[in-house]
Amino acid sequence: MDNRVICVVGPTATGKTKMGVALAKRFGGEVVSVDSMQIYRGMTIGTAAPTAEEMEGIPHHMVAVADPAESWSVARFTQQADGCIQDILRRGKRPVLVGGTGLYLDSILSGRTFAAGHSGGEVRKALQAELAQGGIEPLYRQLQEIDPAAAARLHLSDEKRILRALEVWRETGETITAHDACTRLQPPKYRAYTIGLTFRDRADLYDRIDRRVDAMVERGLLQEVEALLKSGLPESATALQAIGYKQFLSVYRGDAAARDAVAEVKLRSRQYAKRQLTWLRRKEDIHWILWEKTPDFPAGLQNATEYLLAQGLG
RNA sequence: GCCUCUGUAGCUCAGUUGGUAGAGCAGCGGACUGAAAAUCCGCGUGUCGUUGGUUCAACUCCGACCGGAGGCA
Repeated sequence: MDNRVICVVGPTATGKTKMGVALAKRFGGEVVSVDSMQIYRGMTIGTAAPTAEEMEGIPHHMVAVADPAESWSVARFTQQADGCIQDILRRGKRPVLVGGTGLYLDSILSGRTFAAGHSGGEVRKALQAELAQGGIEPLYRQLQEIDPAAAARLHLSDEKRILRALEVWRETGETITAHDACTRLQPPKYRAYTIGLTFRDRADLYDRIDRRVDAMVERGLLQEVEALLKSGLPESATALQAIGYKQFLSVYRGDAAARDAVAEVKLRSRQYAKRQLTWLRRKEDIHWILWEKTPDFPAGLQNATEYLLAQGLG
Protein backbone atom coordinates (compact mmCIF):
# COMPACT_ATOMS: atom_id res chain seq x y z
CA MET A 1 0.00 0.00 0.00
CA ASP A 2 1.06 3.57 -0.68
CA ASN A 3 2.56 4.75 2.61
CA ARG A 4 3.55 8.24 1.60
CA VAL A 5 2.42 11.13 3.77
CA ILE A 6 2.89 14.86 3.57
CA CYS A 7 4.05 16.59 6.75
CA VAL A 8 3.98 20.25 7.69
CA VAL A 9 6.20 21.13 10.62
CA GLY A 10 7.69 24.22 12.22
CA PRO A 11 7.56 26.24 15.40
CA THR A 12 4.33 27.73 16.64
CA ALA A 13 2.73 30.63 14.76
CA THR A 14 4.33 30.00 11.38
CA GLY A 15 1.18 29.18 9.43
CA LYS A 16 1.20 25.38 9.55
CA THR A 17 -2.58 25.16 9.70
CA LYS A 18 -3.09 27.25 6.60
CA MET A 19 -0.36 25.45 4.68
CA GLY A 20 -1.75 22.07 5.67
CA VAL A 21 -5.19 22.88 4.37
CA ALA A 22 -3.85 24.31 1.12
CA LEU A 23 -1.68 21.24 0.50
CA ALA A 24 -4.52 18.90 1.36
CA LYS A 25 -6.63 20.67 -1.23
CA ARG A 26 -3.92 20.46 -3.86
CA PHE A 27 -2.96 16.85 -3.23
CA GLY A 28 -6.30 15.26 -2.45
CA GLY A 29 -5.58 14.99 1.22
CA GLU A 30 -7.04 15.08 4.67
CA VAL A 31 -5.38 16.75 7.61
CA VAL A 32 -4.17 14.86 10.66
CA SER A 33 -3.26 17.28 13.42
CA VAL A 34 -0.19 16.23 15.38
CA ASP A 35 -0.49 18.44 18.40
CA SER A 36 -0.56 17.38 22.01
CA MET A 37 -2.96 20.11 23.08
CA GLN A 38 -5.29 20.62 20.13
CA ILE A 39 -6.75 17.22 20.86
CA TYR A 40 -8.69 18.62 23.81
CA ARG A 41 -12.19 19.94 23.32
CA GLY A 42 -12.94 23.51 24.33
CA MET A 43 -9.39 24.72 23.82
CA THR A 44 -9.65 26.30 20.42
CA ILE A 45 -8.48 29.83 21.09
CA GLY A 46 -5.46 29.14 23.26
CA THR A 47 -4.10 26.28 21.16
CA ALA A 48 -4.85 28.05 17.87
CA ALA A 49 -6.69 24.94 16.79
CA PRO A 50 -8.19 25.17 13.30
CA THR A 51 -11.72 26.53 13.26
CA ALA A 52 -14.40 25.18 10.94
CA GLU A 53 -13.81 28.18 8.73
CA GLU A 54 -10.06 27.62 8.60
CA MET A 55 -10.58 23.98 7.68
CA GLU A 56 -12.19 25.12 4.42
CA GLY A 57 -14.10 21.89 4.10
CA ILE A 58 -11.05 19.67 4.40
CA PRO A 59 -11.56 16.83 6.89
CA HIS A 60 -9.43 17.22 10.01
CA HIS A 61 -8.50 14.41 12.37
CA MET A 62 -7.19 14.47 15.94
CA VAL A 63 -8.56 17.93 16.71
CA ALA A 64 -10.92 18.30 19.67
CA VAL A 65 -11.30 14.57 20.09
CA ALA A 66 -10.51 14.33 23.77
CA ASP A 67 -12.09 15.37 27.03
CA PRO A 68 -9.75 17.89 28.70
CA ALA A 69 -10.06 15.96 31.95
CA GLU A 70 -8.40 12.95 30.37
CA SER A 71 -4.66 12.49 30.40
CA TRP A 72 -3.35 11.57 27.04
CA SER A 73 0.12 10.40 26.17
CA VAL A 74 2.39 9.84 23.22
CA ALA A 75 1.41 6.22 23.08
CA ARG A 76 -2.30 6.87 23.04
CA PHE A 77 -2.02 9.72 20.59
CA THR A 78 0.19 7.76 18.25
CA GLN A 79 -2.14 4.80 18.22
CA GLN A 80 -5.23 6.83 17.44
CA ALA A 81 -3.54 9.06 14.88
CA ASP A 82 -2.14 6.02 13.16
CA GLY A 83 -5.64 4.63 12.85
CA CYS A 84 -6.72 7.84 11.12
CA ILE A 85 -3.80 7.70 8.72
CA GLN A 86 -4.46 4.09 7.83
CA ASP A 87 -8.07 4.92 7.15
CA ILE A 88 -7.22 7.90 4.96
CA LEU A 89 -4.77 5.85 2.90
CA ARG A 90 -7.26 3.04 2.55
CA ARG A 91 -9.71 5.50 1.06
CA GLY A 92 -7.08 6.57 -1.45
CA LYS A 93 -6.48 9.98 0.06
CA ARG A 94 -3.22 11.58 1.09
CA PRO A 95 -2.64 12.14 4.81
CA VAL A 96 -1.30 15.60 5.58
CA LEU A 97 0.26 15.54 9.05
CA VAL A 98 0.30 19.03 10.48
CA GLY A 99 1.77 19.77 13.84
CA GLY A 100 4.25 21.09 16.25
CA THR A 101 4.68 18.20 18.66
CA GLY A 102 7.91 16.71 17.39
CA LEU A 103 7.92 13.60 19.52
CA TYR A 104 4.43 12.66 18.44
CA LEU A 105 5.15 13.12 14.77
CA ASP A 106 8.38 11.14 14.87
CA SER A 107 6.66 8.38 16.80
CA ILE A 108 3.91 8.08 14.23
CA LEU A 109 6.24 8.10 11.25
CA SER A 110 8.66 5.59 12.70
CA GLY A 111 5.90 3.27 13.86
CA ARG A 112 7.51 3.17 17.25
CA THR A 113 6.07 1.09 20.02
CA PHE A 114 6.05 2.06 23.65
CA ALA A 115 6.79 -0.10 26.63
CA ALA A 116 4.01 -0.70 29.13
CA GLY A 117 3.08 1.58 32.00
CA HIS A 118 1.54 5.01 32.19
CA SER A 119 1.32 8.04 34.38
CA GLY A 120 -1.83 7.04 36.23
CA GLY A 121 -0.74 3.46 36.81
CA GLU A 122 -0.05 1.66 40.09
CA VAL A 123 3.65 1.22 39.44
CA ARG A 124 4.07 4.91 38.67
CA LYS A 125 2.18 5.85 41.81
CA ALA A 126 4.40 3.59 43.87
CA LEU A 127 7.50 5.14 42.34
CA GLN A 128 6.22 8.62 43.01
CA ALA A 129 5.60 7.68 46.61
CA GLU A 130 9.16 6.37 46.88
CA LEU A 131 10.44 9.59 45.36
CA ALA A 132 8.50 11.65 47.90
CA GLN A 133 9.83 9.43 50.68
CA GLY A 134 13.51 9.03 50.02
CA GLY A 135 14.35 11.41 47.22
CA ILE A 136 15.69 10.59 43.79
CA GLU A 137 19.07 9.15 44.73
CA PRO A 138 17.97 5.68 45.87
CA LEU A 139 15.87 5.41 42.72
CA TYR A 140 18.76 6.51 40.58
CA ARG A 141 20.97 3.86 42.21
CA GLN A 142 18.36 1.23 41.39
CA LEU A 143 18.42 2.33 37.80
CA GLN A 144 22.22 2.07 37.74
CA GLU A 145 21.81 -1.53 38.88
CA ILE A 146 19.21 -2.68 36.39
CA ASP A 147 19.87 -0.41 33.40
CA PRO A 148 23.30 1.24 33.57
CA ALA A 149 22.98 2.60 30.05
CA ALA A 150 19.82 4.52 30.91
CA ALA A 151 21.37 5.79 34.15
CA ALA A 152 24.42 7.03 32.28
CA ARG A 153 22.22 8.79 29.77
CA LEU A 154 20.00 10.49 32.35
CA HIS A 155 20.93 13.32 34.64
CA LEU A 156 20.19 12.91 38.32
CA SER A 157 17.76 15.83 38.12
CA ASP A 158 15.74 14.22 35.36
CA GLU A 159 13.29 12.63 37.78
CA LYS A 160 10.58 12.17 35.22
CA ARG A 161 12.69 9.97 32.98
CA ILE A 162 14.33 8.08 35.84
CA LEU A 163 10.89 7.16 37.12
CA ARG A 164 9.78 6.12 33.68
CA ALA A 165 12.83 3.92 33.15
CA LEU A 166 12.21 2.16 36.47
CA GLU A 167 8.55 1.84 35.66
CA VAL A 168 9.26 0.00 32.43
CA TRP A 169 11.52 -2.41 34.28
CA ARG A 170 9.04 -3.13 37.05
CA GLU A 171 6.13 -3.40 34.65
CA THR A 172 7.74 -5.61 32.01
CA GLY A 173 10.99 -7.04 33.33
CA GLU A 174 12.69 -5.50 30.32
CA THR A 175 14.83 -2.37 30.47
CA ILE A 176 13.74 0.73 28.61
CA THR A 177 17.12 0.69 26.90
CA ALA A 178 16.49 -2.78 25.53
CA HIS A 179 12.98 -1.87 24.47
CA ASP A 180 14.10 1.25 22.68
CA ALA A 181 16.96 -0.50 20.93
CA CYS A 182 14.51 -3.07 19.67
CA THR A 183 11.86 -0.66 18.43
CA ARG A 184 14.55 1.41 16.75
CA LEU A 185 15.37 -1.49 14.48
CA GLN A 186 11.98 -1.24 12.82
CA PRO A 187 12.02 0.46 9.42
CA PRO A 188 9.95 3.67 9.33
CA LYS A 189 6.27 2.96 8.91
CA TYR A 190 5.57 5.91 6.63
CA ARG A 191 7.48 7.68 3.93
CA ALA A 192 7.31 11.35 4.84
CA TYR A 193 7.64 14.36 2.57
CA THR A 194 8.13 17.23 4.94
CA ILE A 195 7.63 20.95 4.53
CA GLY A 196 9.16 23.05 7.30
CA LEU A 197 7.96 26.57 8.00
CA THR A 198 9.81 29.20 9.95
CA PHE A 199 11.05 32.76 9.70
CA ARG A 200 14.44 33.62 8.29
CA ASP A 201 15.01 35.96 11.24
CA ARG A 202 14.21 34.64 14.70
CA ALA A 203 13.17 38.11 15.84
CA ASP A 204 10.38 38.09 13.26
CA LEU A 205 9.13 34.76 14.58
CA TYR A 206 9.07 36.11 18.11
CA ASP A 207 7.23 39.19 16.91
CA ARG A 208 4.64 37.06 15.23
CA ILE A 209 4.19 35.00 18.40
CA ASP A 210 3.70 38.12 20.52
CA ARG A 211 1.04 39.42 18.22
CA ARG A 212 -0.75 36.11 18.10
CA VAL A 213 -0.88 35.95 21.88
CA ASP A 214 -2.45 39.42 21.91
CA ALA A 215 -5.01 38.18 19.43
CA MET A 216 -5.81 35.13 21.57
CA VAL A 217 -6.47 37.33 24.55
CA GLU A 218 -8.74 39.57 22.49
CA ARG A 219 -10.67 36.57 21.24
CA GLY A 220 -11.34 35.48 24.78
CA LEU A 221 -8.66 33.20 26.18
CA LEU A 222 -9.71 34.06 29.72
CA GLN A 223 -13.32 33.16 28.99
CA GLU A 224 -12.19 29.88 27.48
CA VAL A 225 -10.29 29.01 30.65
CA GLU A 226 -13.31 30.04 32.69
CA ALA A 227 -15.59 27.80 30.67
CA LEU A 228 -13.27 24.83 31.14
CA LEU A 229 -13.18 25.29 34.89
CA LYS A 230 -16.92 25.83 35.17
CA SER A 231 -17.49 22.58 33.32
CA GLY A 232 -15.74 20.90 36.21
CA LEU A 233 -12.24 20.46 34.82
CA PRO A 234 -9.83 19.96 37.71
CA GLU A 235 -7.02 22.48 37.88
CA SER A 236 -4.50 19.66 37.87
CA ALA A 237 -5.55 18.45 34.40
CA THR A 238 -2.76 17.96 31.89
CA ALA A 239 -4.69 20.13 29.47
CA LEU A 240 -4.23 23.08 31.80
CA GLN A 241 -0.48 22.75 31.52
CA ALA A 242 -0.79 24.18 28.04
CA ILE A 243 0.83 27.56 27.57
CA GLY A 244 -1.77 30.25 27.98
CA TYR A 245 -4.18 28.13 29.98
CA LYS A 246 -1.77 27.73 32.87
CA GLN A 247 -1.16 31.46 33.15
CA PHE A 248 -4.77 32.52 32.69
CA LEU A 249 -5.82 30.03 35.32
CA SER A 250 -3.90 32.26 37.75
CA VAL A 251 -5.69 35.30 36.41
CA TYR A 252 -9.04 33.59 36.86
CA ARG A 253 -8.19 32.75 40.45
CA GLY A 254 -7.09 36.30 41.04
CA ASP A 255 -3.47 35.33 41.69
CA ALA A 256 -2.05 37.24 38.75
CA ALA A 257 -2.74 40.38 36.76
CA ALA A 258 -3.85 39.88 33.17
CA ARG A 259 -1.01 42.10 32.05
CA ASP A 260 1.63 39.90 33.68
CA ALA A 261 -0.04 36.77 32.40
CA VAL A 262 0.06 38.03 28.83
CA ALA A 263 3.76 38.78 29.13
CA GLU A 264 4.35 35.33 30.61
CA VAL A 265 2.40 33.60 27.85
CA LYS A 266 4.45 35.39 25.22
CA LEU A 267 7.66 34.43 26.95
CA ARG A 268 6.71 30.75 27.32
CA SER A 269 5.54 30.64 23.72
CA ARG A 270 8.83 32.01 22.46
CA GLN A 271 10.76 29.50 24.54
CA TYR A 272 8.53 26.75 23.25
CA ALA A 273 9.18 27.82 19.67
CA LYS A 274 12.89 27.68 20.35
CA ARG A 275 12.61 24.13 21.67
CA GLN A 276 10.62 23.16 18.60
CA LEU A 277 13.38 24.53 16.39
CA THR A 278 15.96 22.54 18.35
CA TRP A 279 13.95 19.40 17.79
CA LEU A 280 13.57 20.02 14.07
CA ARG A 281 17.12 21.16 13.45
CA ARG A 282 18.55 17.67 13.69
CA LYS A 283 16.19 16.31 11.07
CA GLU A 284 17.75 16.46 7.66
CA ASP A 285 14.90 15.63 5.34
CA ILE A 286 12.90 18.81 5.70
CA HIS A 287 12.17 21.15 2.80
CA TRP A 288 12.34 24.50 4.58
CA ILE A 289 10.40 27.57 3.59
CA LEU A 290 11.81 30.63 5.28
CA TRP A 291 9.35 33.47 5.69
CA GLU A 292 10.45 37.06 5.54
CA LYS A 293 9.02 39.46 8.12
CA THR A 294 5.72 39.50 6.23
CA PRO A 295 5.14 35.98 4.91
CA ASP A 296 4.23 35.67 1.24
CA PHE A 297 1.88 32.74 1.58
CA PRO A 298 1.10 32.17 -2.12
CA ALA A 299 4.81 32.05 -2.89
CA GLY A 300 5.40 29.63 -0.02
CA LEU A 301 2.58 27.39 -1.17
CA GLN A 302 3.93 27.44 -4.70
CA ASN A 303 7.36 26.49 -3.39
CA ALA A 304 5.98 23.63 -1.30
CA THR A 305 3.79 22.39 -4.13
CA GLU A 306 6.66 22.31 -6.59
CA TYR A 307 8.80 20.41 -4.13
CA LEU A 308 6.13 17.80 -3.54
CA LEU A 309 5.45 17.40 -7.27
CA ALA A 310 9.17 16.96 -7.88
CA GLN A 311 9.12 14.20 -5.27
CA GLY A 312 6.55 12.39 -7.32
CA LEU A 313 3.46 13.21 -5.30
CA GLY A 314 0.46 14.40 -7.16
C1' G B 1 19.69 76.15 44.32
C1' C B 2 21.19 73.00 48.56
C1' C B 3 21.20 68.10 50.99
C1' U B 4 20.77 62.73 50.91
C1' C B 5 20.60 58.23 48.27
C1' U B 6 21.77 55.99 43.64
C1' G B 7 24.32 54.52 38.68
C1' U B 8 27.90 47.12 37.89
C1' A B 9 25.37 41.85 32.15
C1' G B 10 19.30 42.76 28.17
C1' C B 11 16.42 43.23 33.39
C1' U B 12 16.57 43.04 39.00
C1' C B 13 20.60 43.22 41.99
C1' A B 14 25.39 41.21 44.94
C1' G B 15 30.53 42.58 45.22
C1' U B 16 33.77 41.64 52.30
C1' U B 17 39.72 45.55 54.74
C1' G B 18 41.85 48.32 46.96
C1' G B 19 44.44 42.89 43.47
C1' U B 20 40.26 44.32 36.19
C1' A B 21 33.64 41.06 38.75
C1' G B 22 28.83 37.02 39.97
C1' A B 23 23.69 35.44 41.16
C1' G B 24 18.53 35.02 39.58
C1' C B 25 15.59 35.96 35.40
C1' A B 26 16.03 36.83 30.13
C1' G B 27 19.03 35.13 25.95
C1' C B 28 21.83 31.33 23.23
C1' G B 29 23.03 26.06 22.45
C1' G B 30 21.65 20.95 23.43
C1' A B 31 18.80 16.61 24.96
C1' C B 32 14.22 14.27 24.44
C1' U B 33 10.71 6.93 23.33
C1' G B 34 3.59 6.46 27.84
C1' A B 35 2.91 14.35 31.39
C1' A B 36 6.35 16.57 25.30
C1' A B 37 2.75 23.51 24.95
C1' A B 38 5.91 18.73 29.56
C1' U B 39 10.76 17.76 31.55
C1' C B 40 16.05 18.10 31.88
C1' C B 41 21.31 19.72 30.81
C1' G B 42 25.20 23.28 29.31
C1' C B 43 27.05 28.46 28.24
C1' G B 44 28.36 34.88 31.30
C1' U B 45 27.25 37.70 26.76
C1' G B 46 30.50 43.53 30.92
C1' U B 47 34.03 50.72 28.44
C1' C B 48 31.64 48.49 36.62
C1' G B 49 27.76 56.40 34.23
C1' U B 50 31.89 59.92 32.35
C1' U B 51 36.36 62.21 33.47
C1' G B 52 40.54 63.67 36.41
C1' G B 53 43.44 62.34 40.87
C1' U B 54 45.85 59.10 44.88
C1' U B 55 48.19 54.14 44.35
C1' C B 56 52.68 49.15 42.00
C1' A B 57 47.34 48.22 41.41
C1' A B 58 40.69 51.52 41.63
C1' C B 59 34.05 48.63 40.67
C1' U B 60 36.15 49.75 45.53
C1' C B 61 39.35 55.81 48.06
C1' C B 62 39.05 61.48 46.71
C1' G B 63 37.27 65.58 43.24
C1' A B 64 34.38 67.34 39.19
C1' C B 65 30.69 66.49 35.70
C1' C B 66 26.32 63.72 33.61
C1' G B 67 21.74 60.70 34.52
C1' G B 68 17.90 58.79 38.10
C1' A B 69 15.07 58.86 42.93
C1' G B 70 13.75 61.38 47.32
C1' G B 71 13.98 65.53 50.77
C1' C B 72 14.59 70.89 52.01
C1' A B 73 13.73 75.42 49.89
